[in-house]
Amino acid sequence: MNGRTDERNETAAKILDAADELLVEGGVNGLSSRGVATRAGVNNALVFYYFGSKQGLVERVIERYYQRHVAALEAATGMMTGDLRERLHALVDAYVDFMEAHRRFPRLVQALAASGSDFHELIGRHMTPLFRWVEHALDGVAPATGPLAARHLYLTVSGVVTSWYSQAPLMAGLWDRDPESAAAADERRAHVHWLVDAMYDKLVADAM
Amino acid sequence: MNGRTDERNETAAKILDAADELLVEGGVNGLSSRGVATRAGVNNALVFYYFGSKQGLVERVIERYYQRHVAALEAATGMMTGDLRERLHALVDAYVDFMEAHRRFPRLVQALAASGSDFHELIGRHMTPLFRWVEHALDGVAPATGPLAARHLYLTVSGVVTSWYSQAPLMAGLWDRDPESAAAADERRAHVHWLVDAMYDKLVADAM
DNA sequence: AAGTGCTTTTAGCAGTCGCTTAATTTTGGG
DNA sequence: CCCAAAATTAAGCGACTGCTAAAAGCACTT
Repeated sequence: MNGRTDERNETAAKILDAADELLVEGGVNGLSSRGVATRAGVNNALVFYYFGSKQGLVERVIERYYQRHVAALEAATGMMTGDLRERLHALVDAYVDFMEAHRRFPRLVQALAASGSDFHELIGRHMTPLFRWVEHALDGVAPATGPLAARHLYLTVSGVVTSWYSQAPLMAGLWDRDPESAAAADERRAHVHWLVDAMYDKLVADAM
Repeated sequence: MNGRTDERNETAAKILDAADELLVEGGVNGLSSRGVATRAGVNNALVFYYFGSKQGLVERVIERYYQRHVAALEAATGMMTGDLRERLHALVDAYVDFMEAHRRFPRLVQALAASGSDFHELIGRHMTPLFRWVEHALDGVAPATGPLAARHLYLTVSGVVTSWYSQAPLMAGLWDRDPESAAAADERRAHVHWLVDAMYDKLVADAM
């Protein structure tokens, strides 16, 4: 764990990339240090030299994704104009854009969340600021508690977006087009926008 | 693989139960035949005697869940009355009831869907009839294609329900109550009903 | 030329993995 | 009681696991 662990070190970056690719194929328990080293074209011991343990390696993969995630959302929210509805749609677009650009990320988070609790606290810690941002944006529209609270709306929209990347491939047989195609992704994006409108409309209607 | 593999055999059932419990803790690759045998209080070799391989064991766990799932939904849909909106809410209740009674099931499916493709075809095969049922129920309300098609509505609602069981525990820190409590589950159920109303209202409004 | 601090490699320990084989025990019908 | 079938057991094979210690390779300064 002496080397520079970030992406500026070429070897560490190659290991991180390899682990990232392999994680989605077998989860944490399916990931082996030798498998990572082989795919990275690097000696097995270097995995532990740079990341200390398998656990540490996986944590760095997760943290790297969340760093990019937060940076992408901050860049997008800085340019948002219009009323709340328009800003929510812009936020959804930024969110979907990131997932489209990092398709393994939602699958990784879901796999880690759905089993094994070793990384729950880490993921929860990184999700918190994103959730707080949405909670603040919905202040005044969504009630503070109950089934319409921001936490439910947040979980619903993020769940709808992220579950697409794991569930859609299952439907390959009964979908008329490839669910992994760009056209299918665009259609799904339109669905999410439609869903946000439906929720927003009902939120406003309920408040009256 | 000579013994009677179904639940009528006490030993096989004990093995299935143990595998079911352990699967959610470490996914398929975290599951070991010895771990299963130990938890079931049974000899390691019996796992292979009854299920042939680890893969076969996991498949039986999945199939057992889907058998119960289909049976529960069929029992519920047989008693559904009222207009479409009421029947959809009854379907959601039956769906949530099943997940509440089998909290490991949605997490297992999500973990399997999010990584490793060894079980994608099996899960997809079992999801198909459930999807077809919803598609048929929404015939005339949802268009056949595009972002409002039944397949999107189905994925959205099922994704919202199932993702709760994996994502909610992550929010334990910033939730004011235990997300695994019955009260939190009730609140989430109310949210899903509200969401279905929002979608239904907008579907009808868009059609006019 | 010797020394320094990082990076990489080699080799291996001790444990677990899926799975099999063969022997043993248990079971139930004739 | 006997015997065949079914169920269970102990033992182990070969491969793989996370991880480590020690040595070697390397660019660099003195």
